[in-house]
Amino acid sequence: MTHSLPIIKKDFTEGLSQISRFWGFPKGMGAIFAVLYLSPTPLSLDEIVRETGLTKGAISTEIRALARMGLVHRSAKLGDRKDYYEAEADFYAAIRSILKERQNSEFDRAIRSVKDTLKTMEDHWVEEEEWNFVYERVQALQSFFDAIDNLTKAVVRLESLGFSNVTKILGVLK
Amino acid sequence: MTHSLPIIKKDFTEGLSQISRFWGFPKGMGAIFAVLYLSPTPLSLDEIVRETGLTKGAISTEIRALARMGLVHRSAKLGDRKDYYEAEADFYAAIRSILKERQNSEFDRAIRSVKDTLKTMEDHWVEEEEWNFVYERVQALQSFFDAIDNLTKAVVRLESLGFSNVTKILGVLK
DNA sequence: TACTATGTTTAGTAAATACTAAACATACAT
DNA sequence: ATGTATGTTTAGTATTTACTAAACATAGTA
Repeated sequence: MTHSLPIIKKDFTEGLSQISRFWGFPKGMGAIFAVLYLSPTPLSLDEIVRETGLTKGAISTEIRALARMGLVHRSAKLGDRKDYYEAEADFYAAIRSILKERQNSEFDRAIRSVKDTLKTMEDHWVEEEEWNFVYERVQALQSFFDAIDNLTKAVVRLESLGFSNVTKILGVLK
Repeated sequence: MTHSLPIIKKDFTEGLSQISRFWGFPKGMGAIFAVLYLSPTPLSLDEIVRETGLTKGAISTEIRALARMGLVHRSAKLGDRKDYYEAEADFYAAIRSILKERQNSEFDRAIRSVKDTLKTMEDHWVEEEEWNFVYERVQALQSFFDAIDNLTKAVVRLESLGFSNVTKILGVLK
């Protein structure tokens, strides 16, 4: 019975773990999402422990990260004080949510540092060949980041980054 | 003299190192790129050693990765058997190149595993409620990946993902 | 109140990754 | 050929990151 549901789930979970690692997230995070994603009903922490083999502690922290990104949602059952978790099944919504999350992150701080470099140079200008060169390069990087930033903001602003929008983009890029 | 060129370069380099780490690349990689990006002339391995403080070995391997992504280019000076390296200054070109690179990567293998799961289920179909549910979810993920894949392919196909294209996309997403 | 079921934090360990130092390979120069 | 300048590979180390086990906190229940 190499094609029973449990085995299929396990394979799928391993696949998502790898994808997770590829994007620089812990593989456990991918596994947790996979388990929730394939579950018809929300799962409790202990159920996730059982399915993934990770410990409560690890899951507790990973799941908070997932929730911050909008990839899973907490829910409660009446008369049950366990927390339950379910996966966000709309990936377009998830992407928007991840992008939104990143706005306030480490990344933005680093990007700001590029902008600061630019400002510093302008405030203490030296008329010299290499100075000029460096300035132009930093500026080019900065406007690239701006373009990216505008793109992500546009995506975040959309009510739904649905199929139709993706199609539109594909059309424009033709 | 807190605003001399060497200091500005150092700050910028540190900023790019962090950005590099944020995207899941070694911070040394960001540093190497930064140093090349701010240099008016191509640099030799030893010059990069001097500027970054990393060892030859590390730089040798990181720079190969950067070259594979199209973020730096090797060049040679006539009558000099050193290799010289310079940064790709067109980030749009770099993005395309990175995306192209990723096509053949670990990522694609993982994505393919999702497609395989789907195939397996179709080939050994079981008419049952949960089976159906799982199938639909896997399928949804798969078509999401497909959309992403089409987007990246479209971007890679463009001769130049220039300013105008980004503007176009922004227009469509309005 | 103490007891139980739950989630979180913490301190330590294991595993993965980035990096160093040094041996090695290659090609050119003499 | 031998020596020298270069880039690469390798084996080991350090750093970072993911994870575990267990203590802790909290809220509900008897």
